[in-house]
Amino acid sequence: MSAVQPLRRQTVVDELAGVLRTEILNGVVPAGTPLREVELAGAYGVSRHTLRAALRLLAGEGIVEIEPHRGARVASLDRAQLAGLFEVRTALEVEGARLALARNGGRLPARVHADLAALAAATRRARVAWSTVADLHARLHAGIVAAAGSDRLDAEYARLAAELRLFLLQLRPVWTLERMRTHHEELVAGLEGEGPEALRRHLEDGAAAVFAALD
Amino acid sequence: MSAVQPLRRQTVVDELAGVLRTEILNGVVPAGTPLREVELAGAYGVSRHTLRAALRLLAGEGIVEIEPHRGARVASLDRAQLAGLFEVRTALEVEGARLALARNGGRLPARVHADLAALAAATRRARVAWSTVADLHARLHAGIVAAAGSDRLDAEYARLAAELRLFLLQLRPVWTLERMRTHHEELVAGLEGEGPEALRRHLEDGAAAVFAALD
DNA sequence: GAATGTAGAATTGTGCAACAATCAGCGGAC
DNA sequence: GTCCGCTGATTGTTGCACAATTCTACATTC
Repeated sequence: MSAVQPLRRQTVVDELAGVLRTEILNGVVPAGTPLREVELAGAYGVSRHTLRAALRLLAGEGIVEIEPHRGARVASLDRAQLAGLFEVRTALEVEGARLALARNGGRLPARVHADLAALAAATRRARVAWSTVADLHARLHAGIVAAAGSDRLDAEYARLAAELRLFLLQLRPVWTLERMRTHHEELVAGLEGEGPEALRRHLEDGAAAVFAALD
Repeated sequence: MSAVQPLRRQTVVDELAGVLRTEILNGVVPAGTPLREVELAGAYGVSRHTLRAALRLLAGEGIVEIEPHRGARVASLDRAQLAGLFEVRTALEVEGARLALARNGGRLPARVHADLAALAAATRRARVAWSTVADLHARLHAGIVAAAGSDRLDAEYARLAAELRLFLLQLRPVWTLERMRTHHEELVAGLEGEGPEALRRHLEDGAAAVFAALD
């Protein structure tokens, strides 16, 4: 028998958490929105206990905040928290890139180049939804980390990326399409040319742009 | 008024999770032990829901594993998972050290030196419990990360450190006291002399020693 | 009028009991 | 020996109840 699927059953709590996560990460429920238990439990037709379990799950992922007796709300980050998030992201992504390059003889796998091409192509289209570009962008970065071949690193990075996405939802795009394209073409070239430090520079640029947009 | 305490109330779930966490991380409940709901709920005098919430919390921290309809058990890592854990740890800790050095003019703060001195002193004592050395060791590494001054980085690192500790509980010490001392004296000197790459080497040595002990 | 205090509503935290869904072990049929 | 179904144990989910806490609006005091 060939490699079977992980085959993990979906419990109601997981399913519910999945739906809520999707809504939150797509901006349907804006950051800071209070999540009332009876209201949501009724809306989704589940018991309050089940809903609470789902909220706790999402709180563990960082996209929901729970305060005792004050309820849950969609997480929102202040500037300092965002800075911390960027620091951890940099740590994971730079190390991921380092491992990826070390394990592939200084090159990045085909998937990363394909992702870059897809992103570049999108930025050249006359009319393209920003969300499409954002998704391709996120995919490129995740692909670089994935190239390290570490499931655990992937999982941690995905968690952070979700949190980051939640925050960036509130923000207007900070880069033009052209700048998005050139920056990432330089990134991939820089990674294969000079190594993982190119990624650090890239991320620092991005962070600076985001913080500048906050003022 | 000066900076007030965070003042966070303890809910029963948090309290319970704290007790369970302590027991697990101290090896009172060995890795792999099944955690039955009715049994534990009865033992701690809480409702099954409360216990389940606590278990979910610990599952989010990675020290408990939950499989649908099969229950919770104290987490246990196989070799591959341990390798992944080390990769993420290296990512966070090296980046933490990098930030710490960059933000302190290439030096490490007094606390780190004090932690090193405490660890060195312990390793010179005639009779010392290994757990004492292990705690001082963990404190030194956490202190290096903390020197970066990033709460978020600290939190993520603490989470990983707990998981790692859970695993290492099953292992006999891989280093002699003397090697523990010299390795960490070299580490601190190396960090201030050549920079964060010294930490990467240090961690790679440690990982190699752990994996060697597994065979 | 602003600060303070207070009653009631709204919301969350926890418990109890029940039942459905699933799993684990065991003995019988072939 | 392997497969099958049975049965008890365990988890998943629900509903209701009530305590604890927070929130809101209003009244009181200075």
